[in-house]
Amino acid sequence: MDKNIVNSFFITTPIYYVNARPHLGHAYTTIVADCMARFNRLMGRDTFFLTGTDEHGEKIVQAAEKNGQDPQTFVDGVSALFQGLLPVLNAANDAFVRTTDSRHKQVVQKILQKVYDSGDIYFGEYGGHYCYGCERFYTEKELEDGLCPQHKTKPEYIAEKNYFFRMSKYQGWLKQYILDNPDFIRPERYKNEVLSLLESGALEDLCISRPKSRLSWGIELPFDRNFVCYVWFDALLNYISALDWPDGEHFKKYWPGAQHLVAKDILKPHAVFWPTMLRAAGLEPYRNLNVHGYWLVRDTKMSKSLGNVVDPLSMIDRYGVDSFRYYLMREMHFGSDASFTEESFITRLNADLANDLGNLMSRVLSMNARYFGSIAPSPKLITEVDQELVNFACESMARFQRLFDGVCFSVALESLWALVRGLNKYVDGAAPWTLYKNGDMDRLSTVMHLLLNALYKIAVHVWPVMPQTAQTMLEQLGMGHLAGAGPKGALGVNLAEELESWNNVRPGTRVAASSALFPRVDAKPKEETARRPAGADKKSAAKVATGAEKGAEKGAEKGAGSRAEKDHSGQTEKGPIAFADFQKLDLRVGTILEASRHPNADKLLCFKIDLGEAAPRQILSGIAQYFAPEELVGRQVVVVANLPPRVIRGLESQGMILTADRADGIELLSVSGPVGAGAAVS
RNA sequence: CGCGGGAUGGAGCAGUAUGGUAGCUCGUCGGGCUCAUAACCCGAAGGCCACAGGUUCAAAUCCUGUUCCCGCAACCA
Repeated sequence: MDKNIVNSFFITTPIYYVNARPHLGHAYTTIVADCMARFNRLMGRDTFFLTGTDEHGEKIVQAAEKNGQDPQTFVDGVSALFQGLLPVLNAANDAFVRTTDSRHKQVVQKILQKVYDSGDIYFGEYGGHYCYGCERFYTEKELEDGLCPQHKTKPEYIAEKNYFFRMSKYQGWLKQYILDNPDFIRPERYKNEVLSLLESGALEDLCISRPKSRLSWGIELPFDRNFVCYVWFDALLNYISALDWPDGEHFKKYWPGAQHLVAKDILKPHAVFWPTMLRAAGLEPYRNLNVHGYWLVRDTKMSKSLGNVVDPLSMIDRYGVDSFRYYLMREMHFGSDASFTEESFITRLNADLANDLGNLMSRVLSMNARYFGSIAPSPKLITEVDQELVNFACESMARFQRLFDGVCFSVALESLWALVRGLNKYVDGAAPWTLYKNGDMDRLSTVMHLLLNALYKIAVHVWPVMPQTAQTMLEQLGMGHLAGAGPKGALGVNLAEELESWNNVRPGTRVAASSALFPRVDAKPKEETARRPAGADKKSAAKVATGAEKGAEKGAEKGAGSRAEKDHSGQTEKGPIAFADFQKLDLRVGTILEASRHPNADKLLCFKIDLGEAAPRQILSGIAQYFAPEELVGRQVVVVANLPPRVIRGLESQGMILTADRADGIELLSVSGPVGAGAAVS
């Protein structure tokens, strides 16, 4: 199959795991996918845009229980939230797949059976040597003299039989395939990461089942009713089940042009598991895996403490969905991380959208109204300056198209905006107001004709990112008939052909007399300025910034929640408890006698604390990044004294030091005056 | 020596697969214009492209080493 003749385009988002509500990360992935889908439609490619929800697994069962619902009801509810986000983002998907769809289940079972029949799924033992201290399994190799390398204790052998996919078998093939297809995984840094992953460690086989006794909310294995499918063989297959594999028309038409879009946290499943699964099932690999980074959002705690919660998604209500889409596409260099701030959002909105584009549209339409009664004039003599403008426009558009195709959205938009600025410059150079004053109507016609047509070019190119704006522009340019005239609601335009013609807004066309696409936003977000201490010197200001970023890491929003990943939203809701429960806590004040770094862990400090007992207690605490051990000696802290001892990284901890969170760090809980060691807290 | 990413004018980022005058936006300063959303246009200041070696006629770009940041993984009782 010659890839160059493929003229279909199939773009997917990951299916979002329904244990969390939609956030910025989901929104970004969805918007990028939508922009790509729209762009490809305009390029004349037969396009299919798929998104959906991932609905099986243990966490779902738990979450449903907590809500007092059965899993299916729970899942229906959250999935609806994700579906509801699509119109808000103005995402025009062609299908929405759910892993609880019966069609999906059938496909999963069919593929499982197929791979099983071909011998690439086998029944084996899962886990093995389980160390309770580490809460993990060890392989024979990792054990030292049969003991846990951390705790030097004998781990318990836990046998759980499970089914495995013979993934290791395809390691060599995959590596070669990636080398032979340099843009298979892009941007390049992620390709390198996958390659090094394949080179460094031997690829292990993939456990693909869970016994029903432990997990019932999943798809049954067709060859063993006692097991359900675990995570990836279920989730990844949505990409083909939604296309009606194996015989569906959609599958035949779109699979050859398949492109996946994911956040970097699920690189491995998509770059390694998925291609090998496809290979094992006898299917062609997808065409490209496009990997993006995270949006770093300032810690929400920080905003809350200022009484001003800033939810990125609320920007849509505040500033409009098109600005939001533009900001995300323009601000993040695809593949890298970027930070989301209202401040930079407003800067972009004002500079690029209001000042450059909106104002350009406004001044051109307004002049044309004044000079030609809002009728598009006809071109007369094309001068050298005019020709230069046209050439520049064509270069910019061609560059935009090439870059957008290559997933470099921000640079692509930058290129288009070079044209926008070029047009503003052209206006100044041509000075239509002077021409008008001098009665040079021929020249004036030519200039205005070029401007109107250039605006048309901008409008159609901007459509993938800002559909509403593009439509408004086209309507104002008298070209409203193009909106929705293309396949599946796209513009009736072929972008590739736009590079050749230059007479779309025909002389005689009635255009609008004025335009206000993007009103300027003057208000600076208050909390941005309030946050910086006024008299802070450089050093401490830098620290504040670092602290803010630290917090931001926690708030980093991934595009693609996956079941395999840990649930970081550990905020359990705390209902009322009985007073008796509170009384069970043995809280005491202790004096820190010694403090040192844990020899074998980055985040842990090791303390000797006097609780008024015969011997001081050894207590570990994960606060090494906030405090130097020396500065803590002698301090009095509040300790939970009746927790069971626990070994962490090889050292036993006999209690817990209490701390309070702050935006840029933490503080130790202490007492307002000295008390005796071991004083009870009540 | 766990894996990986990064260091480019005040801020945020391109540029690094194919070495050849250091580019963009914001910000600052000066000027211009008046059609426009106090917008637009022009000009200026501001960079030994983290550091040190090496290859080369030529290095932000290639090679080696170093420092500092940041993710992920392991621990946060």
